[in-house]
Amino acid sequence: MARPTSKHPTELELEILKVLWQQGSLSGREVRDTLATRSRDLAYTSVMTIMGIMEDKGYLRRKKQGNGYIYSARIKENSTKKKMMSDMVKRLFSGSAAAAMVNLLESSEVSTEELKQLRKLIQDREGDT
Amino acid sequence: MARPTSKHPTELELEILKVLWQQGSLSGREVRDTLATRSRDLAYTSVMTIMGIMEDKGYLRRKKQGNGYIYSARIKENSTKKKMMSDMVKRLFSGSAAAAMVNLLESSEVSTEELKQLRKLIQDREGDT
DNA sequence: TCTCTTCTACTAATTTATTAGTAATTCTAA
DNA sequence: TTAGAATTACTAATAAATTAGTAGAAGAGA
Repeated sequence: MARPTSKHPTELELEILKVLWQQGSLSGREVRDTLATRSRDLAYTSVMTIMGIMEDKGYLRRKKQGNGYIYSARIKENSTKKKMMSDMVKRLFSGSAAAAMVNLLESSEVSTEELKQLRKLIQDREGDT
Repeated sequence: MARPTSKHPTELELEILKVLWQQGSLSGREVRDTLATRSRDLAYTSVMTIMGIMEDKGYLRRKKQGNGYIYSARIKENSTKKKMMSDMVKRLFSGSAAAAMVNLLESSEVSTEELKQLRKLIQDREGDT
């Protein structure tokens, strides 16, 4: 047992998922071409190799269409991101989401407008309980 | 160029860093024993292999002490965590820290007390600019 | 001093992640 | 219908990450 497979989508897997989350169902060729434009210019077969692995992992689903297949995400964008964030928070901040948020605030790439919205969100949540 | 080395400390590397951030300088044996208690029961040589790699990567420093060496972190806890968070935010939320914070809030593992502190923090920050 | 322990340095093995080529199959257009 | 294009399945290769064993050096105690 040398290396367990990653608990979450890997770097490239995430790139592919992002394409499919945005575009819905695409052929392998279309995924490759989209990736080529926005992030990585890989050979068609490289992308297909990863997509095959992703299907095995349950990240993707494929349906026969015409000659080939079309692919779509099998895992949800929001829940995937939540799981990834939650894992990060656990690993970096012993599970304290508040500590993570403080870290994000310190990095200060948050606009005044966003700060206002966040404050509102937090106030609503405070009122909740 | 099959796999580039990770931009950030890997899973196990982070575990080791966390030990050293907390305890300061430790021998390899002490690191191994601490890890064994809190997360992973690895062979001494396994831990040392990783620590050797970490030294190469510039994550650790070692000083001769008596027979062996003592190790300490060469990278700072806070800046490491910030880099890791920032990368995650870039990959998951196109760089929007606010979006990441909304995600964390939705996962709702934040206590009322923490919410209050966060609101304060945000208000201070709003006043800043 | 000689053995025993401990540590380091080196080697090894395995699996994932990443990248891509080749063969075979299946459409499509001339 | 037959050559060419595209698609899939399979094979391959490499580096990183993870786990650990062995040999050798060095110090500690009997």
